[in-house]
Amino acid sequence: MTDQTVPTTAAGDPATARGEQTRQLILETALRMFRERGYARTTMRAIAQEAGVAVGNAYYYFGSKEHLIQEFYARTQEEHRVATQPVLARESDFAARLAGVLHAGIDVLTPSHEFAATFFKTAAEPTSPLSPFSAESSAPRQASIDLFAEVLAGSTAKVDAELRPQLPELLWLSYMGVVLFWVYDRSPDQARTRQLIDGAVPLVDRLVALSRLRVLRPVTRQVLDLVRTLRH
Amino acid sequence: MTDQTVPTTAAGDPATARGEQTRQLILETALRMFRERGYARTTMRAIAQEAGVAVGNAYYYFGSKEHLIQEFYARTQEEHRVATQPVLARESDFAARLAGVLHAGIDVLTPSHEFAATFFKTAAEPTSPLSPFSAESSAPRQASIDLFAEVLAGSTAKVDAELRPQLPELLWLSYMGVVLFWVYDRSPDQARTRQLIDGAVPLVDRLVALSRLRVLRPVTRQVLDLVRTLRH
DNA sequence: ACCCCATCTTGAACGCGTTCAACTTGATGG
DNA sequence: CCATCAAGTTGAACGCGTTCAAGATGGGGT
Repeated sequence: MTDQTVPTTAAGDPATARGEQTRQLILETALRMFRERGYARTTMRAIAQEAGVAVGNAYYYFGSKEHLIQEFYARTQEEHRVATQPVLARESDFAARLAGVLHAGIDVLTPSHEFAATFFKTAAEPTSPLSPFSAESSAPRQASIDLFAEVLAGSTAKVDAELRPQLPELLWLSYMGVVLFWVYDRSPDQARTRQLIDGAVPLVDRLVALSRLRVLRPVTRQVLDLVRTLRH
Repeated sequence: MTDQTVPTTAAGDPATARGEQTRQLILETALRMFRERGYARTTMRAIAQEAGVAVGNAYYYFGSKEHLIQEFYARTQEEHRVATQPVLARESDFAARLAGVLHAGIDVLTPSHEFAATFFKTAAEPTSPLSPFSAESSAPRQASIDLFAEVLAGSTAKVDAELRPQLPELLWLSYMGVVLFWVYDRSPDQARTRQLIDGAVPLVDRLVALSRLRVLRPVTRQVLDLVRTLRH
């Protein structure tokens, strides 16, 4: 049951000191080529050649071509977190903070729009370790949810007491919705996604405020019950 | 000579009389094998062999392996429509009609749960003709939206006049959400998806009713404006 | 100095989806 | 009866992601 025999570093990847340079080289090359030519048109052979290693060597560090995307996911999340620090430090209004974080997310993703589409396709496979809901993705996902917890915590918004603990995850889900929309967004510079954010944020802001309203308490309750039921 | 009056059937594909039998044979074989062994483990070579044709012949009728899924999509939609007729004939209550249609959709999909997961992955590619939002899918999509128009039309629900024309598409979108949830649902018999439907339907029912409320008119308006803005 | 052995690296080989030039079939009309 | 030709069919070949047996590397124990 407890298999403690393997001396490799914690995460599971063979990332000891010796090969770390090679690993980074391959990863850097791959992500650059993905951004430049797109995912499908970047072959593993081409990555290996450009990085100056053998094909098999890439597979020593990354279980599959998809696993290279996993790294993209983690990096993007970290970039997103950094990018939101100014606006989170400056604003205290809930709507402004939320809009800032959502826009920052799209800002970070924009250079990889074409590539990210394929990334999303791969992530859509439920059995894939790349799914945003999978166990393997739990670290970046939790980091992302924490970001929305910070949006709420640092704001002056008055939120229904029952709703408050659930809200960060709901906001993260709506962020996933925005990203999904963005992936499909074929408008120039994905302007439509910006419209979505600017339109949806005041709406969410209003709904959150309304959640404390007498008439809507039953609805709020119903929503929260449903969320709680569905999350084991 | 003979009085056979069946020149062509479908539109778009090379489906004249002569090859139609072969086409059907390949399609039937493929869908059966997808259901039995899963999509990834069913190779084009295996489909061809089992159907007793050459690999290239399958590509004469279907542009790619993915195009075979397109057919699955269309068939499932038709099955869904048929399956909803009893409940739509019987019920006049909006919530009951909506629940009936959603459950029927999952009923139809259930035998293909494992396969449908991969199907969804493929459909998630925005550039793919298989995307539920793509032009190629517009026929089945419209048929599906029409189903939700019928849910509304045949019901006694009182709906805000501005909301009413937009509602079928919004209901279809929520159905897409249910299917997405179902694809990811790993609970036995996808029981959790059933809970989602049973929880969400009364909620939607309530929200639709509330949309006519004085306090909520601005919110309703805001939602509809957003929807209209985003749909070119 | 020697070897040990985990770590790292290699590239040929496999099965896959897909392509395509060549071939077969059968209805048409001269 | 044959020639024509679009429709239908073939299977070898291509490039891809991936695998794996074999080899290279180099720090540490003797």
